[in-house]
Amino acid sequence: MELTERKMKIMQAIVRNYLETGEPVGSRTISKYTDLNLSSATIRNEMADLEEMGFIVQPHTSAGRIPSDAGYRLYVDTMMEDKMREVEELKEDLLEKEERLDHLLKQTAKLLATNTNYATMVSAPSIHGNKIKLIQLSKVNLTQLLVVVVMEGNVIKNSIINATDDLTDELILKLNILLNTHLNGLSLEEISLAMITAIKQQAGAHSNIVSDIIDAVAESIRGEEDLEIYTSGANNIFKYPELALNNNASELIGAFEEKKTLNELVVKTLSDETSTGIQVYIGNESPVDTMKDCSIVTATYDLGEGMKGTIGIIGPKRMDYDKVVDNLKGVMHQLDSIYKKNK
Amino acid sequence: MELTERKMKIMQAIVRNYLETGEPVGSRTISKYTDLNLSSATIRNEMADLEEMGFIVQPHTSAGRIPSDAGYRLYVDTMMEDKMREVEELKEDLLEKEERLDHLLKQTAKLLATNTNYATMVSAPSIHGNKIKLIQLSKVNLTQLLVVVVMEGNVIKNSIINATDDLTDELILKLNILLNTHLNGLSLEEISLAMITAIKQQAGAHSNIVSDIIDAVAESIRGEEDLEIYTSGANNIFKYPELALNNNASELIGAFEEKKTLNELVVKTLSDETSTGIQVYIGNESPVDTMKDCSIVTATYDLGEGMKGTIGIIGPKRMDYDKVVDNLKGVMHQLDSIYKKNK
DNA sequence: GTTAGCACTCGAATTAAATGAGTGCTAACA
DNA sequence: TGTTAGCACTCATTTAATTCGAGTGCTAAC
Repeated sequence: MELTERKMKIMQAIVRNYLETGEPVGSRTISKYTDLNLSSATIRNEMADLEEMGFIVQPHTSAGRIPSDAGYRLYVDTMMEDKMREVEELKEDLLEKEERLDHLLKQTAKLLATNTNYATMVSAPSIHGNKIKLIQLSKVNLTQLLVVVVMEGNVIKNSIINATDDLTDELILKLNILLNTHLNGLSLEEISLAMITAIKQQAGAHSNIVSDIIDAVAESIRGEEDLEIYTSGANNIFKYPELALNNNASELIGAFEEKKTLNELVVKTLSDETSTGIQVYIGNESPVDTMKDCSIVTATYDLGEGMKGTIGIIGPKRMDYDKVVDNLKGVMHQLDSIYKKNK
Repeated sequence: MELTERKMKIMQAIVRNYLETGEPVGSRTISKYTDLNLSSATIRNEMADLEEMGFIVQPHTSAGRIPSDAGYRLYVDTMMEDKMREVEELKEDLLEKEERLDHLLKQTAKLLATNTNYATMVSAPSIHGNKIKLIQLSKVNLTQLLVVVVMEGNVIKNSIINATDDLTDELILKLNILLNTHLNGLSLEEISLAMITAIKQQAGAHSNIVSDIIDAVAESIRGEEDLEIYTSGANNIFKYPELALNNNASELIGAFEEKKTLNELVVKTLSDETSTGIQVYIGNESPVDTMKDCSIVTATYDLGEGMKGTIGIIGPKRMDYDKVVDNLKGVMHQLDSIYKKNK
């Protein structure tokens, strides 16, 4: 069966209406809602067709229609409009703020949540493949050594290690120079075992502490790799009965708190990038099981220097895709410009 | 009216039973549940008395009784038993882990949540009044300076500042010495304006960057002062209908995500300490409005050196107080021993 | 002081009936 | 051939009426 122009219009009207109300939409409503000037009877015929094609379903025999997953997909792929609404506003809100990346991302999550009324998450950029800019050792006291690692993009990690030997100032100076000459400009993956042995050799009697330090460096780089994720508006899901009831609320909230699920989401998202950087997962398309009843819209941001992260918006399937996409675009744009400014 | 021994026993039985089932408890149940060997009729008379005294209430005329806030209070104050149950287990679970404080606290929250089935929060120790142990400046590049501050208790803070002047190695060395000689061993509150002026004077031409650095130090110390709070098990509240229904779930979850409310809770808790370090807030006693329908049990831990923080467990009024208090004691004990080990 | 017995209360669960939004189909119309 | 009015039918939801039973308070007897 062919998807005529008219069918498209009706379909669009159904989706739009359902997004607004959350109620199954009937033929009479559409008959008035559109400018097609068709009677409800005609609409009914068309709707029967659309149902046969799999774009809409009836929750039960004598109810109106609601979009199926395929229906939402159709809408998202071919019927959404770029309105670029909120974007200007957004700009004002966020732009001036924070040079600290973590604060900025936290703010981003919050802003998106209040703006869209959905749950949001922002993953800190993975620094996978990111290079070491500076290693700085300092003596805290006779046996404790502070190790600070600065990475490209000014991501700072630190840890404290306990030394077995006594720490002299000369030793620390020597180690500082040793480590920096060897490791600066390298990413974690580029540090080979051979390199480490070489460094140890040069450290001579202090090879012990060198391995400890390198371990600490590796650990602090890899450390937060997994679950540095900021969330906001998790309780927005209570605004949508279809998510809040059936006690999947508990699961969802759990996912948001645990962050393990979210991390999974980030990983899967980063792996299937699109040209626009924006992906839409509807219902069963969801990369994670917990969110099979939701829709997820994600955007991948790229601050350069390998610093890529994911912004995600999680809501009911009847989410306002237009608005969400607009907002994401706006935020992406801003992150871009902030980044460029800092550069 | 006098609170006889028998009334106490009956009261205890009522509370215990209600904690378990969450259903109003009737006279017949008590008649069997206790070893008092009294008929339901007698119990009924006693219950009428207890109701008159305000310790129990009837949700409606022909229902069993449930404890009032005052009833819970009576129970907590005079009828709870120290069983020291889970504590051994706990020890195994937590002890070996993490020397990093933030990880440790996060784990603590998680452990308590899974152990008790309530929502938990752990505030990072306020480092109010905590002393600077070490300030370390390092050159990141020609115009960027890394400032690392290590506080007593090995709390590490860092930030990056942009310098207006070019940074030479000598300058940094000089500033390092200058700042450390002046500021080491001081808390934020002890740094006076006079001191800052003095330092600036000695820095001569570079007084600009000195203020920037001191600002950064102050900022990084104060920075997280507010809301470094770890939570876990927020979704446990779904296990208790009295919290999950009436849509206060949304509010509660919001509080847990926002952390602002939790922070308020921490502040208020720290201010009214008890001898045991453990406080119990029942229903309306709650320091924060959002949790008027909950009970909150908090413990204040003290790692010495001014590092005090709060552990809180939030659940329904019919929470298992005994178990919660036991768990808290266990955890406190462990934090203590871990701390002593590190010292 | 304790207990058996009984009438009474009232929320919760069950059943029955009424409502109404929406459909599919048919037949008439342009 | 496409559109539409009309009508019978379906079925979730709402409302009302009933039943059920756990639990109480009170009285009278032990």
